[in-house]
Amino acid sequence: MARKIDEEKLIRIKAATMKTIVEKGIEGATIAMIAKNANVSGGYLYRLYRGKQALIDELYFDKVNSLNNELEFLIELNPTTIAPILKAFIQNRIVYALNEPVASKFFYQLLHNVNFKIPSKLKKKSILVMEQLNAIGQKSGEISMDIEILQLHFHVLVYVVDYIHFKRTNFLGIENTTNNDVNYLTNNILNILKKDN
Amino acid sequence: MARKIDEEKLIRIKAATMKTIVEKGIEGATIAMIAKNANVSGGYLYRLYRGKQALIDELYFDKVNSLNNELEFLIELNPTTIAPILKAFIQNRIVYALNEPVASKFFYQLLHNVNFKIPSKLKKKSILVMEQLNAIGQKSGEISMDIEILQLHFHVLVYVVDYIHFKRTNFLGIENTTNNDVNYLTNNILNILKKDN
DNA sequence: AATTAATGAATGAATGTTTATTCATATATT
DNA sequence: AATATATGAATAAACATTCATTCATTAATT
Repeated sequence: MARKIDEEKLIRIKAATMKTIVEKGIEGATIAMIAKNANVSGGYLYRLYRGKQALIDELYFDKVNSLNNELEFLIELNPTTIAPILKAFIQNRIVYALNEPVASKFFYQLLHNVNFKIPSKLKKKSILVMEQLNAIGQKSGEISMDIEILQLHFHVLVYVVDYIHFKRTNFLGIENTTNNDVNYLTNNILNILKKDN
Repeated sequence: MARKIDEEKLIRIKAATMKTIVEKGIEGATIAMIAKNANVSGGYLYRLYRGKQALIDELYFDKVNSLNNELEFLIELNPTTIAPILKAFIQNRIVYALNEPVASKFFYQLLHNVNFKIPSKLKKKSILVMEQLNAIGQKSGEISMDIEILQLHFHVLVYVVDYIHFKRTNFLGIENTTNNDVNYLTNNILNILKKDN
């Protein structure tokens, strides 16, 4: 038999990919840099991934997927209102941003990059989750009848991620999100969804 | 004397740069592609700009600058409330997105790219404008006392630009912004700024 | 138990492509 | 004729990807 795969290496490669992209941007991150940061030979990356794009894709899709699953989990607790779902989800995003700054900055960058479109399977899942959320909110009266899935999706996901990112890579200097922001964001979104327009 | 510079060429280069970046991303856009789209020789770009980064930088900074000037102009009309300023600004963003889809998509991409940080001179101007807006809103009671410049800036600029972009590059297919969105966005922002938290 | 064969992990130099940038040259204008 | 515009082939650096090779581990054989 041959020697075993060093699982540590895969972990190092994933971490190095995110770190390098956060520091240099998707443009600026090269395979050589990533390999060096991972303390792994350049060629070895191609044993685990088909190429640079596939490597980054997988990390991004995994994160999108886990966000969907997280929302689905919160919904399956069968709450009668969306407020606790929103609050828990936003809380988790803020904790994630504080505990995993590299991973969350990496996700932010990809969310806004035209070269990394998520596959339709993930899109469908995401729409499904938003429809479930909408159903709860419609019943409880928290979501106005004329709110569209698009608006729900935008505010729950993009608005939250962007605000957290914007706050920490601030004009005026670094300012981290705090737990105050959980209520701030939750209330803002609930307000927006409630409004008759 | 020598022949005159063909002003048309500069215009074509600017348009081609934005078009190429919108289609291929900042990563994927090469000088060769830009030159080809502009119907100009590759080398000629270097007569007008120091390089690729400088070319993109200038287009981006010009846009940031014009947004600042636009807000300043609206403020200098001396309104007693921020509502008309916000409404006009958002209206203009939507009209711009409809009339200049390429330019507005280009701006969106750069707004979220870590490799294109705006220079501090432009930052200062932007903060100044937001402070003026805040002063009006504080006096009129439209902006809660505990709102920070950061929050104002985020919602007036990033939130609006992102929502418009998100709506048109929609999950469910292309869906353009309409004039309904002017009121929708204006009300959302006014609500967020008003809220005591 | 000692030795050898077999296998897949891991390397990193080599490869070929792509890229931004330069420059010798041609062209147009006055 | 003089001079600046404009070209696009040439250049060199950077890059992703490949591949021949080495290395570690285990199974089989004695």
